[in-house]
Amino acid sequence: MDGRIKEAVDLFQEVLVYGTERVIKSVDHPLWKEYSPEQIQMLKLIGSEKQITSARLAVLQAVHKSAISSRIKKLLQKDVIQVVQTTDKREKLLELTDKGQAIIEELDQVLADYLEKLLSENIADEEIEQFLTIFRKLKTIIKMDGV
Amino acid sequence: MDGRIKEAVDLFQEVLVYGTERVIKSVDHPLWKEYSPEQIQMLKLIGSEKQITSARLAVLQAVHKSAISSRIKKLLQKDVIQVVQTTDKREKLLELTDKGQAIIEELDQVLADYLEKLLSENIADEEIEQFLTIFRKLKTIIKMDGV
DNA sequence: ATTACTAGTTGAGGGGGTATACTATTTTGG
DNA sequence: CCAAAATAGTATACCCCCTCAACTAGTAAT
Repeated sequence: MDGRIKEAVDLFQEVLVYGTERVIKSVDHPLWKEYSPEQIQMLKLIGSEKQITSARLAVLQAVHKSAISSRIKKLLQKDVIQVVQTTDKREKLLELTDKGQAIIEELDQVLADYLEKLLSENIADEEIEQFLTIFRKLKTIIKMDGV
Repeated sequence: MDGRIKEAVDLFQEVLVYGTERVIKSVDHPLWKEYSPEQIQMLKLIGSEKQITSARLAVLQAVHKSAISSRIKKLLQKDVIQVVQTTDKREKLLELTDKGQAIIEELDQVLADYLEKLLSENIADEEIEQFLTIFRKLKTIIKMDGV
């Protein structure tokens, strides 16, 4: 544990724990106000799996099933997802509606534009590669691969 | 906007937006359950400024003053901060109690131990320097310097 | 069939946030 | 000098997030 680890710890706290939220806040777009980050993540998960159960969403988002339940209710009211019944009548498969599909595409574009501006204004071309290397590494460390 | 920006955007979302929360969750220590990240940040801010007003905390944490007000109430109940009256009777200066001071020291140690383990197990010595470079950069980009 | 398990919902309680309205105090300025 | 304006912080209503425990309904297993 040298001084560099200490600095890394401090940076981790400042940048990851407290900084991320600010970046999210400063993305100025109506959809970012209408949908919470958790709702957006859920939409993206449903989109990537096409059809998914509540139980699997709880695993993927790493929260209690009741948190998922209320989130689903809100997204159903917004008409961005819909339910498909299976033979097992306990179970409900969720999928995106056309509106939901359109919304995640727009959200992706908005974030991409924002980050592109942020990165291109502040990071030199040579640094982008380093940025990617570190973030790929972080992704594996955080063990988000399965998500 | 080449493919690298696209990858950066995806990584940003996965690692920063959704990944950080998991790391925080996986720090297994009673204090991390007893105090929310926002409460911890507030304690650290009070600690670093010695004495601070509610209004300044609202600026530093970038939230509405009423959010600060309720947070202060909770921290007062936990006896980790105390109020000092100034000549301006509208204003209340906040400072850490001994208990509060002890708690941020313990929290720092806990997070340091956790991250040290995480980083040393997953990042080679040569990569640490890269990690630091990128994170210093991110810190300035996120404009957290004043905090 | 009867019991045991599983999927998902509900409600209480506590964390986060905003905006508005309000109290109390200080400043300002005619 | 005193009334009006500005300021610090609180309270309330309403929203999101979360957990845990109790519950319904449907399926599986003995």
